Formats: sequence, C-alpha cells, structure tokens
Amino acid sequence: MAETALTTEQIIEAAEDVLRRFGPAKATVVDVARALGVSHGTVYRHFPSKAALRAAVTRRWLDRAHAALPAIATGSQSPDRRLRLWLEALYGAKKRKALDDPELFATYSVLAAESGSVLDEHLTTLESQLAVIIAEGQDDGIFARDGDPLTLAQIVFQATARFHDPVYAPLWSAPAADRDFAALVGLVLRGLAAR
Amino acid sequence: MAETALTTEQIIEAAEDVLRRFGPAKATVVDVARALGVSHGTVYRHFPSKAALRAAVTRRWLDRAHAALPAIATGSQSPDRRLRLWLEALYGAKKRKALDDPELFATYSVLAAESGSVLDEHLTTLESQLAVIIAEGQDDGIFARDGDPLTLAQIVFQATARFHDPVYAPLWSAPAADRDFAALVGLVLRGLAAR
DNA sequence: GGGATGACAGATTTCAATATCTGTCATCCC
DNA sequence: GGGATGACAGATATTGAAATCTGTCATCCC
Repeated sequence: MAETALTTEQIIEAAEDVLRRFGPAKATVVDVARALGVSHGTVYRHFPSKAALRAAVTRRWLDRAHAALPAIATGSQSPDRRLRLWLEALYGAKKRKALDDPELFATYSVLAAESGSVLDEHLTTLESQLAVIIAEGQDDGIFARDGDPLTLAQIVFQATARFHDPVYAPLWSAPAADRDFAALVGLVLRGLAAR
Repeated sequence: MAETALTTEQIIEAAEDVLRRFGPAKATVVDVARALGVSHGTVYRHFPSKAALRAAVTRRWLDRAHAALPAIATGSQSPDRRLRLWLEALYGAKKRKALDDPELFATYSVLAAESGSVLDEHLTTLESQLAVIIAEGQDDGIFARDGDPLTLAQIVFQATARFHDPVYAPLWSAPAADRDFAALVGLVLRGLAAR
C-alpha cells in the first residue's frame, strides 16, 4: 500500500482533469476511476456521491481562483483604496479566466451553480473579507458609520454582481466593460464615503 | 375580406396565447396557425420567420410590463425621490410578475434572452428614462455634476441588476430581498448625491 | 390582383430501444 | 482487517428511425 496508496487528493486531481477534458455534462465517475486505473467502487470509498466529488473539485478551484484576495483585504493601504483594489482583483481574476479559457470557465460556472452550498460558503467568505475592509473604513472615519459592515458588504457585493457573476461573463469582453467597472466602483465608493 | 381579415395584431395575440399554454420550447408556428384556423403559410405572410413573430410578442410584453415607468420618470417630484420610485416600480413590477406566475415569467425570460435586439432596445429605453431623471437632478444641484447622465444611468442600471435581471428572479422571494433592495438604492443615491 | 393554401425539402424534435452510469454490497486479496 | 473489486438494480444518457416543424413557392380562389 506504500507508494501506490490512493489519496483523496489524487482523486480530486483526476476528477479535475476529466472535467477539463470532457466537460461537466460528459464527465463520469467511471471516467475518473479509469484515469486512475482503479474501479469506480474505489472512488466511492473516498466520496459518498458523484455530487460530493464534484463539490470538492469546485471548492478547490474557487479557493485557488481567489487566493490573492485575503491579502488585499488585510493589506496596509487605506480602506477605500483596498476596497477598490479588492474589487479590481476579483473582477480581474474572473475576467482573465473567462477570456483565457472560456470552455473551462463555463465548466466551473456549471459546477459552482450545481453545488449551491459550496458556492454559498465561498460567497460568504468573500463578503466577510469585504466587511473587514468596510469596518476598518468606518473606524478610520473614511466611510459613513451608519450601517452594519456585513450588510454593507453584501450590498456592495450585489451592486458589483455584473462584474463577478459568471452569468455576465460574455459582457466582460465588451469595449466599455472596464470603463463601466471603474465608474461603478467610483459610485459605490462615493456611496460609502463619510459626508 | 371585411370582418374576417387576419391582422398582424391577431397573430401576435394568438402567438402569445400559444406561448402561455405550451411554453417557449413547445410552441410552434403550426400551433399558432391552428389556433387562428388558418394555414401556417398565412402566418409567414405577416412575419418573415418564427423568430420575428416571437420577437413581436416579446416587444409587446416588455412594453406593457413597464408601462408605468415613463410617467414616473417625468413626474413632478424631486429627482432623487423619482429615481427611488422608478427603481421601486421596476423591481416591484418584475417581482410581482415573477411570483404571480413563475412559469409565464420564465417563458418571457427565455423569449427576451433569445431575441437580443428587442431586449437591447428595451434596455436602452429604460436607461434613457433613468438618464432623464439624473440629468434633472444634476440641473437641480441634487446630484453631483461630474459625469454624463447617460453613462451614470447605465451604471445605476448595472448596479441594480440583481433586482431587475430575470436570472436573479429566484432570489426576489428571499426574506431579505426587499431590505437589500432598499439598502442598495440608498447606497446608489448617496453615490449620486452632490457633496 | 392579392391574400390564402398546402405540398415540399431540409432541419429539428420525438420516441423507444439500447447502452452507460450511479451507488451498493458481498466477496476477494494483500 | 481493511482497502479494492466487479456484479448488480435502478436511473440516466445515447442513438437512430420516424414524426414534426420551418420556411418556400407554385397554385388556387375570391
């Protein structure tokens, strides 16, 4: 069992590969097992269902895609600048992935949509990063103090949905997209600012 | 030909009825012709294609759904109040339709998505209504003067997408939806306000 | 003449038979 | 013992033949 031990991580990697090659509609557990040279029963020893395996792949992908954001949220710059940088990093990462490999991006959009709980957890994480920035901005007197930081974070997240929700990905390559994004961030920052 | 003359309007009405009953996936031109008691060739005398007929139905539905908005845009109240009322009317109309008859709403969501030009034209109309309100607000000194009204209107429209884009319809019945909407409108209005 | 018709070709959809997949579990083998 | 296996039942997907639909047009009929 020594060097040939099949790890959960290996299965996730194989599943990611199969999804990349076949797409979400065609990728099967049997494909994953075949890629690993084991029977599909073995995969079910590590994951209770196909959905759970796909959820694990999705979770890892979402975490990696937004790995740079926590550092921005807790950075040393002023909160308003950090908020702008954070939103730009989120939009930039999504846009780059969507344009670099549209098929793969579409695959992960489907995966994220199908495992709602993974997505919800991810979005909650992002919103709490935003909330940290906003709370510090309120403490510094840069942002208006009326309003709970987490609620404001959710509102800011909703207001910028067009620039991070995958359903809008086709619009991110429009000529005016980056200009519109900058203007929207400007509006949001003026909305948050202390009077 | 006197009283039995088949009008374009009658065909649109029959098509609307067929779409309501069968849904966008099943409704056919033959169904529409059958409902009118004519051959399907006759329908093609009035519309160049199935897509054009469906586009006509969509156009009429969109116009009727938002018939109340122009009056609000040109109303007598202050621009900031009008902006809030206009956005509330838009969200309210969509939400009511989505909750009253989800199937019909889904049908029209599909129709709107499939005939992009009709939708684009409709959105342009809505944005120009917003632009009128914003321009007046700038003239009155209520809104900041930096920024072209039409661009600002587009940004406001994008910022509130979550509360009018049909893809988000499932979220409109969430308990927090109305509260979030009010908070978002508040943020947008503060963002537009003159300092 | 001008609008309605229905036969037609090619494209699309439906349907049922067939194949594959998901998830379980008794069995195997190191 | 503990992990891997593969046969199995029910669910889902694929496939190809048959049916229907879209769009055209020569013809009909008021």
